[in-house]
Amino acid sequence: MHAYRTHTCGQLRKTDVGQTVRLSGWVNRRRDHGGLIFIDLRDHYGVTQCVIEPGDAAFAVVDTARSEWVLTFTGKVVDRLEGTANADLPTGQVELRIEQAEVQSAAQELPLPVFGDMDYPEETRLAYRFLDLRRERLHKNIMLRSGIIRSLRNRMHEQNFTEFQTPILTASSPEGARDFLVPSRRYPGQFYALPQAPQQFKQLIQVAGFDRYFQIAPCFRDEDGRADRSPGEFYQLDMEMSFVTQDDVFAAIEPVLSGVFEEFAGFTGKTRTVDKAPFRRIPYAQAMLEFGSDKPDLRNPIRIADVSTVFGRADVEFKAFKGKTVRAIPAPGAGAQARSFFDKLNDWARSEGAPGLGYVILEDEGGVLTGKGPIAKFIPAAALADIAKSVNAKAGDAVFFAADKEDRAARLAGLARTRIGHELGLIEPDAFRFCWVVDYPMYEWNEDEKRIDFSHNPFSMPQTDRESFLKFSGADDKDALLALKVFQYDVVCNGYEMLSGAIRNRDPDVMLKAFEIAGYPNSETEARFGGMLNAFRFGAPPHGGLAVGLERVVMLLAGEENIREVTMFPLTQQGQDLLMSAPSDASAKQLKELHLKVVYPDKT
RNA sequence: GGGGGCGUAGCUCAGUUGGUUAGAGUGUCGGCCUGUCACGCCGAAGGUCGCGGGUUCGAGCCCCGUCGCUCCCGCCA
Repeated sequence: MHAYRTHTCGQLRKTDVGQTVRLSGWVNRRRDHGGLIFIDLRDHYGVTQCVIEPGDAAFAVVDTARSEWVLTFTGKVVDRLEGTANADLPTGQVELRIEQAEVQSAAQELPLPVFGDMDYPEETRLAYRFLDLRRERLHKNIMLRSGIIRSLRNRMHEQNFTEFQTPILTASSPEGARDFLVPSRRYPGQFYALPQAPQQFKQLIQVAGFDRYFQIAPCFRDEDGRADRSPGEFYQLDMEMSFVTQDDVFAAIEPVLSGVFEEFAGFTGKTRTVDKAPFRRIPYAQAMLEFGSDKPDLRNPIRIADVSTVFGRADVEFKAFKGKTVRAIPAPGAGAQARSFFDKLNDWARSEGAPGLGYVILEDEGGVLTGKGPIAKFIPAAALADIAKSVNAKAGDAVFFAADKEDRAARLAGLARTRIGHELGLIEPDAFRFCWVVDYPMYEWNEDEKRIDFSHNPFSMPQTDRESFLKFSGADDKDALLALKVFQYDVVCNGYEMLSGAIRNRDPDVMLKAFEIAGYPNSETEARFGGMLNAFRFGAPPHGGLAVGLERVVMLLAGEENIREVTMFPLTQQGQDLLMSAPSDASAKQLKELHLKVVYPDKT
């Protein structure tokens, strides 16, 4: 007989009755009846009830066992007594009569109970992550993550993509985040950078003629965390392909994404619907107008409309909105809400730094639409009708207003849309709604520094021909440049950015020009991205690709709202590993080898 | 870097207007219990109220500072 087990703890069934078997696992739960003891033994595969009576040889050993001890039991599989079967347990028809028991490892009193599904403080969970990972929910999430990765790989292979590894020790890459640096021992004062993404490498792979590349790629960015964004490191499904248009890239990834979502949609036990390919496409400008965000949550039925012209009219005398961009957010059925509903939203808007959130409640008075609320008296009937029409509102609804400079009004309207949608219970449940956001602007105006900046990835292809692009002059063509769009695209699911990509700019002259417009002299562009620029001078195929945020996919499918719940060993929000104690001091010897001296910040 | 929330027994939490000896559940330890599956019953031990300072006759509670975790803003195309 095997030293530790003949079966797993999730395996035994009625057909095994009569066999002598051996199981190993952790004590999930111990129930001591004095006369007999039940031990629920748990391993990766499941739980099996084991039982022993005082006269039995191994009783003394089993009697000492406590939660989370690791034990090996040998004994006979028996049918459960009439009426004592457990229908909730796959192994619940049988139990193990313990004949021999061996303690493999005892456990101290637990800082974090494994049994049960209570919430525990993040600090405890991370410091004892090995215990937290034993718990059912996290254990399942991590297995889901592995299954998703396997599925993504298979689906990419099915479409003739090939997986390649790219370097971890490399040079600073073109993404805009802060780099993690690794000091060089052999080159004093010089540093490697960990890749923010394999961006340049995957483009070089295309130039090298490998065509359809993908990788489950680790990425490193020294930026602060959020609930949906781990600090420091994360994984992407990174892909790139040659001789493709934007439509080709879309067609390649849509079945992968919808396929993997469909495959795992049942994970939470609920039936969740998944949008089929092709996904809806929304131009960036439309997204900012109707959703107030470039991450539209399509489960929310509310659509924002611009009503600036209505408030600009002479017959509308509400001075606070004059000369501003005014966005209207309909709140279907909100007329029935108590005053506190409106006050709470107004307080919330103030906490977001807005002066407030104006609103009117629409009512029907003898077939005529009238407005109620603090600012209703400033809006004559004709204007009210126009506003109601623009957001498809009717009597019984309310309409909120966000008024500010255009970008701020759009943002506030977007946040209000999300909040109102949730408060009114309008969010479609149990659905994954996908869309492409396309036609991003190439540049944006940096008001602080009074100059033109790249708005997203500087390596995307502008949506104009080479000749007209090369003719642009930064200062004189400001308006034209800010209106210029690029072949850059995101997929958004339920308000989360799932992936981001672009058709790449592979023309060295256009690239130098693009950087020049953003204020980088050619010498600097050559110095920073010379490797890739140079490659483009030796026969570069048209190419494009994208990268899917792996943790976001797992998070959505797991039904979790925090990325730590789908990460095996996450850092705290402050970027520390409480289990391994990272970061930590380097020894004097290490620093000397690396030619480094630490200068601590002044304490004031 | 900034703003909000939290920090009380091993763990999860309660703790009134600032007032006597800081409580409960769970776990641990001891006793009882032969059919439980969150087993049950009885008892015991277990506290730097995150840390430091202050106000007060008196602070878990109020004030100041600080540390940790977290959510958000900045940042992350």
